[in-house]
Amino acid sequence: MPKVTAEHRLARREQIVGAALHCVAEHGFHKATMADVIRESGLSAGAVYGYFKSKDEIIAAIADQALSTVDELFEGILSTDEPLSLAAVMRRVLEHVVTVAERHDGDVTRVGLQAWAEAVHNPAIATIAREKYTILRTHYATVARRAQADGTLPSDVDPEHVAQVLFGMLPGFILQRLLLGDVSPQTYSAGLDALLGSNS
Amino acid sequence: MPKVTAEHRLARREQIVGAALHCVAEHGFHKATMADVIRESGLSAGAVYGYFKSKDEIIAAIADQALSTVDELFEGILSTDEPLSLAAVMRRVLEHVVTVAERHDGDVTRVGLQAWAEAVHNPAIATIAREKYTILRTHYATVARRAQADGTLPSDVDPEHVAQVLFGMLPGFILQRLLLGDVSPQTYSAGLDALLGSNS
Amino acid sequence: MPKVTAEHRLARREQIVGAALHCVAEHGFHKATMADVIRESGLSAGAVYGYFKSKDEIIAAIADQALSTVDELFEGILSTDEPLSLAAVMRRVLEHVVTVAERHDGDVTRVGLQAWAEAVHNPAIATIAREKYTILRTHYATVARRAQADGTLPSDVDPEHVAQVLFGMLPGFILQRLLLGDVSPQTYSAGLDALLGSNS
Amino acid sequence: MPKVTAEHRLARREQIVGAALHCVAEHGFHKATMADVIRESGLSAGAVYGYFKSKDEIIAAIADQALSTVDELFEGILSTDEPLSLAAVMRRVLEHVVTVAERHDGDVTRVGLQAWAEAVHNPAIATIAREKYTILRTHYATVARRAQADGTLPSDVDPEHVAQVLFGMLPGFILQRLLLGDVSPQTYSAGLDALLGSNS
DNA sequence: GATGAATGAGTGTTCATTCAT
DNA sequence: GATGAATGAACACTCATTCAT
Repeated sequence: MPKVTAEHRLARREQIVGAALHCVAEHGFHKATMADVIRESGLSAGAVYGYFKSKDEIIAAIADQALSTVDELFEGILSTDEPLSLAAVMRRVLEHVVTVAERHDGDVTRVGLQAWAEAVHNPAIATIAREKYTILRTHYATVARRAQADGTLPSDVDPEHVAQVLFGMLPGFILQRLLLGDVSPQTYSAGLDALLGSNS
Repeated sequence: MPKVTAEHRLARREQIVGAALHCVAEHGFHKATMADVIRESGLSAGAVYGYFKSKDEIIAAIADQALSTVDELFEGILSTDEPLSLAAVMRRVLEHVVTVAERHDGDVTRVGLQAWAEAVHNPAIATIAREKYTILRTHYATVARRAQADGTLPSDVDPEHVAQVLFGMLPGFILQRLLLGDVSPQTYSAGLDALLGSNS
Repeated sequence: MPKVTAEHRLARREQIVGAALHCVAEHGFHKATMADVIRESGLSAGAVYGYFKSKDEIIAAIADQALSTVDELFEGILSTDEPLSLAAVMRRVLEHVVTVAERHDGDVTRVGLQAWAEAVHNPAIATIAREKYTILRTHYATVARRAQADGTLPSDVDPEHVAQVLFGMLPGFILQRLLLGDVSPQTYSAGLDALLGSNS
Repeated sequence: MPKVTAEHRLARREQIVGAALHCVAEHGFHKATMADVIRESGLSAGAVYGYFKSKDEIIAAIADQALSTVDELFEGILSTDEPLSLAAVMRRVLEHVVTVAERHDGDVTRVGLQAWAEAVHNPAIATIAREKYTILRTHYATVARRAQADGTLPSDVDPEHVAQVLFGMLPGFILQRLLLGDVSPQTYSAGLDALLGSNS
């Protein structure tokens, strides 16, 4: 299996993961059947199983992708030397989440919810979630440290704890967007700005 | 067959929901089988189906219970006339979440995650989630309005938007507690205090 | 699951094993599908799996039964105190084999062949075969020892070695009966008598 | 495309049969997959199917080879004019069986067992088995006839019946060797000698 | 001729639900 | 009412075989 095949394999895997993501976004991990994924992928059962050993392996690939979505954004955000206001970072993240969620090939945030639920009792997914979210939260800690350096955040607080809260606002945004449908980067940012400017 | 039977019915239903909650907390909605629930409940299959029409109905009952957990707390919190600091409310909520999660008959926060995931593609659960979380967020809005009255929160912001953020911190706390295991009411509150006291 | 059920369970298991034996005698272990066995048994898939955990477990039950068939006969043969001629024992065994093979609910000797083949690479069946055939061969050793006591067999030979040969004639009889179809207890006994009476 | 190709074809076929024999000896006819055989043979799927029309055809080739193993020996045995003691013939056969079984490219006796089981419900294999074993048993009949001529075997018995028994001892030896592991040409011959010298 | 990726019918097994006792 | 044995549609997955390159 030489040169051409390596790309081909990857393309096929993406094709399958894409189809699976679409199915899972719509029906969830457990009600999305392999028959669905196979049909959606346009391949045959045998072909799909040639690229993934099991449904669990496909689920892991989807979860990995869904939980990585926000992470990539931070490479752009953190690469500047200018001061980063916490509110600005949060806003960019929220807008990115919405953009990504509205793609036509399946709402990754819906898949993210599936991954959270699955991680609770599926060790393989738990590991992926732990890895991805540890990295993501580290980015928030970096943002917090910069804010402390800029003097916009008290320096007597552990930046990791601030990162917990900043990161912690994300799931709630995603959840409200999917379940209640009445949050947007604008409303959420407005609320956040008020809190950051409060003097409690 | 009046009162006694009605009580009996309710007791049986609670017995079943309790067993199901335990199973679901451990294995998730879909890997928790009816056989598991039946065994755990100590009843027979026929008996269980006498109290619930289907697994979906049991799932709905569990989801209802799991998503109501925090709500009850607010009746106590809001019943005072004294000023309510946002930080204090948040802290009490987080501590309540941890207390409730550590009960011996199954971690309801784990079930909550299941409910989030299920709500995405199960209309019955979506309705329950919408109802419960609308109420819960209303409590946060009340808190925000009080803070505006107290002058600890800018009054030119829509309290609903603040409620979105305050409520929105909860899922992230629960998620980090379950997946990463390194958050606590103390660390989260410390991070939140720093943000509330920031001057971004 | 009280008193009635124990018998019932056993009856059902026999019903399933009977059906499976019939299917396996006709198509072999691997081409006999569970669908075949289920249809033949008159039960549903779920019912069959309530009594046996897997196809392998059913195969083990069949193999056990098929490999035990000759064994039972020896209890009758050995219970007498009269002298047992080797030829007479062999003849009774062969006749028993034929009788058993011609039962209408499936030729157990065909299943026996399946079990031999399976034992080679299936440890569970290997264990069963080892156990059953160790017992069976022990009976032949007993017969040999009696023949030595009677003076019809040289006493300077290890009766276990004689048992190897006596037992060893059985598979060849079964095989020729099934594959070539031209052996019978009469012809085989005639050949054996000649050998026993030879002076090589 | 004359001679060279013909040789080539034969060599390739042997290569495939060798690989298949190895796989089947280890896993049996049905659990040895074509993928196994293809990998083991070092050829491609397409190539293998260029030399054999189907798995069944490969199985037939293996069965043919496995069931022929003992047969070849007799050409040597019968080519002498000297008296042939039955015991001596048997011993040479048993020793040959052991030698052949211990070859490093797969125990043919294990494959023989598979062939027996398969012959029961696979007409193609049944035909092969019938042919091979008819020939083999004929050799035993020849031996029996010679023993009658030598006066070491009663002449009033049908030599075919003696052949049934002599041939019939072989499967039992193979079976005990594979399943119980405690027989050898020595022990088996010792037992046989005792029986031949008995006066039942 | 050779390749090996693709095929898809068929397999063993599970599990929410029912209903005769 | 209560029981739990029975149901059977649905599921994830395999593997002998083909055929475009």
